[in-house]
Amino acid sequence: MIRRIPQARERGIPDATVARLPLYLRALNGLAERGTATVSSEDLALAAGVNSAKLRKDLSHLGSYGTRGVGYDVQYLIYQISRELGLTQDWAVAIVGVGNLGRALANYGGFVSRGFRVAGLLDADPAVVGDHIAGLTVEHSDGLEAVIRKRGVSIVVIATPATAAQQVCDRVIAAGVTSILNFAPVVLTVPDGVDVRKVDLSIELQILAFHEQRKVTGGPMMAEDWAGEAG
Amino acid sequence: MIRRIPQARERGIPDATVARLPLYLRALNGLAERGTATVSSEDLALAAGVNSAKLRKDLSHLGSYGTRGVGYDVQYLIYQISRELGLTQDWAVAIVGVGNLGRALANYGGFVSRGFRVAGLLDADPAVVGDHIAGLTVEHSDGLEAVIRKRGVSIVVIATPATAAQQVCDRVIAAGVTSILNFAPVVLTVPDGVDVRKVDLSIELQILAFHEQRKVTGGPMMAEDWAGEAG
DNA sequence: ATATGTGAAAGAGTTCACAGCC
DNA sequence: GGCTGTGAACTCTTTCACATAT
Repeated sequence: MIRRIPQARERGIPDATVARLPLYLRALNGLAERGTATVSSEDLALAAGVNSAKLRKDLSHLGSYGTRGVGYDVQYLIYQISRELGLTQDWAVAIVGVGNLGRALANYGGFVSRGFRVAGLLDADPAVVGDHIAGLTVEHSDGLEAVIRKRGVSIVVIATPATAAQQVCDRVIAAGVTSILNFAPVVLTVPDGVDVRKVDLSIELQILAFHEQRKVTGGPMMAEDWAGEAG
Repeated sequence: MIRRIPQARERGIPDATVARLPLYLRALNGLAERGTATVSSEDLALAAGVNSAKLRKDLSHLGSYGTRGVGYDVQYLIYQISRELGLTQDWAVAIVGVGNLGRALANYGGFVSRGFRVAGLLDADPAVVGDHIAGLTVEHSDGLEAVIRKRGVSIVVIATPATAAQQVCDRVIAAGVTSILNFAPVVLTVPDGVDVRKVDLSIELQILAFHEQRKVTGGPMMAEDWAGEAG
């Protein structure tokens, strides 16, 4: 029988840790702006909204960047996390779909700063093409592949209607893109090796509604209890 | 001594399952629109982008709603999941901060449909107050508490600049709101019993950058690590 | 004295594989 | 035969608690 060896991923940083590194980075930048030179895991954890044991474990995956009895050097840790996340280089991002959401994204400060550069805004609607947004001119999505190749776009943000998302996805993958941030409420089908992250506004609301309901009623009936207990 | 209770797991639907229920609901609605009456866990899982074992385990937490040898009745399962998520009632949502993002959210179809109703748009900027967006008039955020009380708002979406977010948060909590969806890039401090979910656009990009960097510079050993969808 | 880094334990979440029912 | 529902195994994540370093 073929057994899959757990295979310690050589420089493998756990996904859960990677997802929190941007949080730490933001907290550290806040501290740096206020002139803080050194921070303890306790204080940094507080600023990032996690507990200190988790923070220390997370950072330990990057290396031993702290000093026992002292804490972490803020600037040094900012550099190390930035490097690990790949933010010391500039990533060209294209936003496809310039509706309300696409405009919001193009103007979103967090996109422009910190290693990301909006290198293209594309839309299929001729009424939108030519608009000037965040210092860029909206181009027709016919030129999607050309924009990706010429401007070295490596991350594409899909902010189109759901119906167009898969088609856009297929095209950008064919053009060589392997990292996609999808805002369209649809499950994208992609080949192995392509990374898709999804942001789904309505899903977040629905999760909140679930918890809100529990608070109000103490749970959606006990109707399910007899249904489930029979087995 | 303080005992840490692992979150209101009361009738025991795991968080990970709750987070996927909206996904299943969307897939089921798609099937229903195409007139499908019955679906197997295999097919539904495919449509939702998960594997079938996970889907069955998730659904088993709600009850025994399938039929062995047959599958799940689409309409019945839609109803059960909707009920579990609390979408059979109408939730009044207020959006605070009507910049680019707030406008996008107000116009976002997924917000208006499926049990959610935008009951108020508020902003502190007099230049924005009075604007008509998605059938609503933007009101001054001075009236935040009044809007929440009079219109029965139970979920607040914060789409303000980072600097205003905590203040808005404090005010809505004081007004009785216990469910908050935060788009501002800041960690909100809230008392126990208040539920905050965060959507952070730049964090998603940074996670993508991490994986993109690994593809470019990393060795061949990680090929399997990227496969599939994250989140 | 103080705070990191980390094995070990505990807890969540996922996948397997098959019993049970249609 | 076909498909669900689920205990068991496995993997991933979090937390604990303390040895270790300054």
